[in-house]
Amino acid sequence: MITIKDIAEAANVSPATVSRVINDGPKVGPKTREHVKKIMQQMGYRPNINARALVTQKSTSLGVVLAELMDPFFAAYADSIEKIARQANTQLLMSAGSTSAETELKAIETLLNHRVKAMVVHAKFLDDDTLIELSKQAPGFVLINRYIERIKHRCVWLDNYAGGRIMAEHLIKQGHRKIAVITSDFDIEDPKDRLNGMRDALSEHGIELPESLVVRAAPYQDGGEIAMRQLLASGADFTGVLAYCDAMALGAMNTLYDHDINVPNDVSIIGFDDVMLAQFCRPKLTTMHYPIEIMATRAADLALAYAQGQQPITQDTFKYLPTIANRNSIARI
Amino acid sequence: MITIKDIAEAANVSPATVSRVINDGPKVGPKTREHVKKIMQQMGYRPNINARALVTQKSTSLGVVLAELMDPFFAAYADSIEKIARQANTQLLMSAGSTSAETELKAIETLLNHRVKAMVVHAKFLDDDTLIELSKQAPGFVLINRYIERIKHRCVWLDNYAGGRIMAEHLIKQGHRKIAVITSDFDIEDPKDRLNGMRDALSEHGIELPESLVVRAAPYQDGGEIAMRQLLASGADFTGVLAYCDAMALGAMNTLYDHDINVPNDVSIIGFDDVMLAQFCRPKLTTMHYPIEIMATRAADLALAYAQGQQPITQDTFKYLPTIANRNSIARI
DNA sequence: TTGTACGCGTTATCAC
DNA sequence: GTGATAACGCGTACAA
Repeated sequence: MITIKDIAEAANVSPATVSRVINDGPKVGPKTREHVKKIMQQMGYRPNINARALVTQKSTSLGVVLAELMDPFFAAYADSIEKIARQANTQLLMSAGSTSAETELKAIETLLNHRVKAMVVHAKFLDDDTLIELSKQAPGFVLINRYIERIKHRCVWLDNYAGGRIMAEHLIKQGHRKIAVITSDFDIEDPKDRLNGMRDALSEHGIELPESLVVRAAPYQDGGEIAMRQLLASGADFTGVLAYCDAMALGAMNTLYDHDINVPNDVSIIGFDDVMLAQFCRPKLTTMHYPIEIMATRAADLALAYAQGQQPITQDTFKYLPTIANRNSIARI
Repeated sequence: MITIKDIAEAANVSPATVSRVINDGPKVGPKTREHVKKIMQQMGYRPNINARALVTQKSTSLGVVLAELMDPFFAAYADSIEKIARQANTQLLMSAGSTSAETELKAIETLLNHRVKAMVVHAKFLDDDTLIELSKQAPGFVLINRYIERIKHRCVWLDNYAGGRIMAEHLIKQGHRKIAVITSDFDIEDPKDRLNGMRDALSEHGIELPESLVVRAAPYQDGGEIAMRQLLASGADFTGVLAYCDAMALGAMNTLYDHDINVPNDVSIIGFDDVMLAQFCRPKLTTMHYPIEIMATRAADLALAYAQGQQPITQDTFKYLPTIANRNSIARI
């Protein structure tokens, strides 16, 4: 690989001058500038970003931590961040596969070792204290989909409790009173918060939610299938289903279809996330729209701003609310 | 940020010794080793990967170039590469947004500037010569979904011509003889190759494909909708449709649905790619399964191997064939 | 306007 | 076993 020194020799100038040319430095004669540029062109010079990062103590990469690139939710998340990164002329350094506290930690640490100043982190398993500690090590450390009071200026999050309330109220408003819940069995806060929101909304309308009507499974399509099978097998009586996420809702719909139970006429169902599939399945899935693109964009902007020395924004809280995407999986009764 | 020097001072040893400890170097006393380790722990030392890369002339990142993270096809591609990267303990350095020769070039150059030794590149707009030139600058440069004879040991690709043949033959075998084609209007090779394959298969069965039955549009869902609308408006007579990709097929199906034309009873349609949606739309889409996961995995493995000095593999060609995913969008007539 | 010299954090080659 | 010390490629004060 050809370096600044090689250029300097070939151009009969000092490395310093070459460096100035590269960085459009202030004081360098027009003809030397042209000359050096030509030589760089000829020799195919490429700046070494690592060396540059080392001396400038800056990074041109934006770190991203996420669980699974295939998941359409994370795809939307990553895509939004990438768009911001591109605008800011920074590269994406991705650490995927954060599916446990251990792997999450490793993902973040790798990014830190790369000395990225800005990073957007999706971490669900690490505890608050660890994350707070980690957040101190990069000025532009921003958490997405998580709220920690002590570093709230670094948290872009969705109000899951409110989301749970909203979806439950929506179903109730359509006349449903026999309502089952299909939720995630992951030991993280999101399902708990949403479930609490659902519970509160139901109870405010005088509707009970016995444990027999709450089924837990993995938050994927097959989990939804299993959960619905379990629900049907239990002989439970319900006309509406609140699903933890679209994937589970879709799985549940499959099972219902297999049992010749019509959606929405026999059973109504509402999902959460609003992934692309929700618009393509039949019937189209009514679901909670998760504004992940907006949130991810905000998070990336924030990370970049903080990395550049922007003061912590505390007056404002980066809380978002899901909204109802009204489609065809709920019937009025 | 705390450095190897700080540790050395605090531990009363030389930086060299600390370095040995970090890298599990050979000659260092057991108690010094423990001592240094403890201090590193205490002070929260983090190796600076940039500095390390600079001196070792190695990179711990795997470069990835792709067009669009949201696209489920690329999501599958990126996901597969990420899995390999994780196994190999390397980070993903992503350059998305390659939608023109210019942006493709920029994406690759950025990766090169980062001195990544291994990279998997999806580039459709850059010309052969440029890519060949670029490929020389990274030992582990691998192209995916593209075949260039002169660097075929770096090409993991799909035989689009054969794919076009196979899908056309499949439709013919189901009794169709009035066949329309909805293809992409992008000026890249894939649509041309597939169309050639279709044409040849059709002509071998004595079926003509007049230009009036070939409609071009953007290879997305709305492009498919537009194309089908155009086809219907033209009054063309056809019972089967060969679509360039699933997205277009889905769009076409939407238009057909709007016109009360039943799929597959009135019109049969076959897609290409086998994205996740193909299994969820109604009717489920019969399509060409693109083994992108396998191919991406192969490409990433190859990139890593070449980067580590593996000799070019030339006896073998990394050509893959799509297979038919038989579902419900084709009727026998 | 240009050149010299140092330092960024690390590894590696020598000596000791 | 351990410690100086020279790179790696680059930016930048400071001199000239």
